[in-house]
Amino acid sequence: MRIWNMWKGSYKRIFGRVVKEMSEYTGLSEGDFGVLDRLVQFGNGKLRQQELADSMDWDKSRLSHHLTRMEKRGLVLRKPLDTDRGVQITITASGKSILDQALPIVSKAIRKHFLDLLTDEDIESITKLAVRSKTP
Amino acid sequence: MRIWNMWKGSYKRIFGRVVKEMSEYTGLSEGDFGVLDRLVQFGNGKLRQQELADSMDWDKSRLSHHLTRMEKRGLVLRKPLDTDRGVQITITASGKSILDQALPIVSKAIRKHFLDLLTDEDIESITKLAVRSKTP
DNA sequence: ACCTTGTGGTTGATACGTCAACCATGATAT
DNA sequence: ATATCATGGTTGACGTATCAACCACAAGGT
Repeated sequence: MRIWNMWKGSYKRIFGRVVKEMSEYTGLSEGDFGVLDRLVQFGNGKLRQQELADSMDWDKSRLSHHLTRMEKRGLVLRKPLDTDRGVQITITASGKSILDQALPIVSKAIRKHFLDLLTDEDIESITKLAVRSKTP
Repeated sequence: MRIWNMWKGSYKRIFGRVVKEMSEYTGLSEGDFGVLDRLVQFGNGKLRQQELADSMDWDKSRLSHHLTRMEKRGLVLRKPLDTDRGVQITITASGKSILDQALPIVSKAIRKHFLDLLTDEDIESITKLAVRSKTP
């Protein structure tokens, strides 16, 4: 239980610092960043909603709500496909420019608040736990 | 960045499993459990709101909102102190009984989904990271 | 033709988190 | 005495997360 609380505490502190740094400088939430980043990484700017949901490991409802807010802020566009009933999500120019701004900030923040605290053994430990935790 | 994502992923999976197991069986959220547990651990059933907030590392607003919901469900009671403008939070009988139900479930879930995945070196790593992450 | 099932998505309700504004009161400074 | 500040808390607004219900359409089985 002590281990559990330490683990939770570390995560919340570190994660909070990284997210806060990003959102202060760019106005993006973690979810916003995840969506935009995947759009360009995996789809060169556009993805169908289902693919996006899968890659984020979000359910369709969560993504739908989130996209509604992002669309309202002009970060993405929704447009129905005519081939089937899917929807294509496209990053807007403004979304792309904010993402480009965010990328270096995020990677610096991760380095500063996380990677710099880790020894090689810590990284080893994290890697292995990630594998073990994948199948319950 | 890969390390970061692995770390985030492990946390979310494991944490989600533990919380889900608790909430399915007891109807308590993580916040509910934290409040009730601290009330009995640190205050023998009652704490002033400020102490509770400090021990949870929550701001007063968050706690106030949460207590409103918990009070509505009959888990805690609020009563103003006459010595100063503080408020005393007391666990109710029903809150106590739900907590007693939850405790073994939580500790079993933590063991099953978390501790059992860890080697001694992992624990060492977690412990040290917790210390290093305390002061940014 | 009709019923079920699956896919892809939206919507509403409710819980949770965060921020800023507010309020009451006591302590301190001028 | 009056202004200022600190303490302890509440409130409202808004973003985020989850759940269940819904809708439209296509494909298969009867």
